[in-house]
Amino acid sequence: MLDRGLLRNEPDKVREASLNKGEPCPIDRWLLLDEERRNLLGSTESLRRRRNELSQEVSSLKKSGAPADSQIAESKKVGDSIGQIDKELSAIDREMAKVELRFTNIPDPDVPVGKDESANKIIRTSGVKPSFDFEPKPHWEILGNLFDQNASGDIAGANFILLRGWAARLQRKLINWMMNFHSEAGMEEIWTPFLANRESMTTSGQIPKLEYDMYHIEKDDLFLIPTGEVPLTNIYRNTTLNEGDLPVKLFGYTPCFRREAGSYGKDTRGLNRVHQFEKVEMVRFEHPDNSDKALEEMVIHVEKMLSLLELPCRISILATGDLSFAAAKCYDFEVWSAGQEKWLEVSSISNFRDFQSRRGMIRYKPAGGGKPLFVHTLNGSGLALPRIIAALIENNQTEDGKVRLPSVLSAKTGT
RNA sequence: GGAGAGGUGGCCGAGUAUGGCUUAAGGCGUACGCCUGCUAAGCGUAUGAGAUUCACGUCUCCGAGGGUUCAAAUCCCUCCCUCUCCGCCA
Repeated sequence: MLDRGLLRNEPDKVREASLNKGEPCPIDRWLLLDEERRNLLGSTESLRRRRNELSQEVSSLKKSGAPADSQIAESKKVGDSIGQIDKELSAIDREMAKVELRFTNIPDPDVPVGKDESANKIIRTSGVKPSFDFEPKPHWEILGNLFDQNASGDIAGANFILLRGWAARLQRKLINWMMNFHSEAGMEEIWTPFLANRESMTTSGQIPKLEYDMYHIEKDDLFLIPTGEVPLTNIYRNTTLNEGDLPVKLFGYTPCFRREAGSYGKDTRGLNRVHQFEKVEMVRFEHPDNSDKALEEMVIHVEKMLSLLELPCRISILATGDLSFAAAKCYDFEVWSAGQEKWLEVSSISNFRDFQSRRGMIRYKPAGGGKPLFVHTLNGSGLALPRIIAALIENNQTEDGKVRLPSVLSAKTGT
């Protein structure tokens, strides 16, 4: 959600942001509603004031036994007018709230402008792509039966993962390693619900835009979380923190559920694109002055993880057209996958500034006193499992179909 | 799923039977001041949020939403959440 002052005073900035991100921009409608609303508010407030005065008069007249008929009659008339105006006002309020959820966040000034991912800028590439004296295989061939698509298909359907034996254990080991890594960096470990309600989804920004990309349990109006960002961010919904509490750094493991409707076809082989995947997610609540620095810190942190996993990686800053609805700035991490010979996205790290906190009323009380202010929220994957597994397996394969894992995983050779 | 008890400002908590004298008492906490060898105590003052306005101010908010009334924290309806017990179940 954007600040009403911004919408009111700098509509061109909002238009430009929407244009660059390729999002609709109902600013003209909003401006109209806003003006109408303020007019009606003025009328209803002075009427209410009058009614309050009359109530006082009625009260004291009755106590002294005097008649209050004329006051009561006027108050009734005033009340009717209030009722009428309030009806209009609440219709406007409802529409404004709906319209406001449709404004995308404003990209940071240093975000490259461009209509899609082709305008993303690679910041740096690290690690060395492995070379082979044989033809490297894609992970689904190396894994063979350990990646049992017949079983997952029977259990749930296409594009679900079922791992067996060594592969299943590798996933568990990786989750463990990632969580220990964050823990040692001083973040608080969180275990969350994997379903979330409509308010939570609205706060983190999945609703309204992505509502139909999520699994929805109609009976209870609950959604399967598409990312751990949702429960972690909503921990402090409708909460006022103290300035001294900031920054709050959290992480948690969650499965992530995505319908991926309409995405069948390219890039869906193997572990690349699935309906349920595992992820360890980091979320930070930051003082507004510190969120830029925090974003860079998170980038370094994730880069460290990938280098320990010995995975060649490429970091890009996303162009406006590729930036998600709620984000102001985002870095993507891709790892090299030798068998498929392509880069796979394994982490995005974003600064949302006050976009989410405004939706969810996540604030902090300034130490020097004064009104509560909105925190900045950031989040980043650390990391998404299936593609990490794919890259690990492909990059470390041997000619006889085995896998030699990097030392941090201290694993025996597989398959 | 059934029965019961609750939800009031940062926290605790009064007010709900009998609607108006509560534009929510009191306490704790917090901040500042006084006092004081120091600290504590004591005394004093201040201290919720949102909307709107250039401002003074005004309006709104007692879980959420509706209703009754001249007037609702208080009466009525619907829903949500928490706690206790029962049932079912990993």
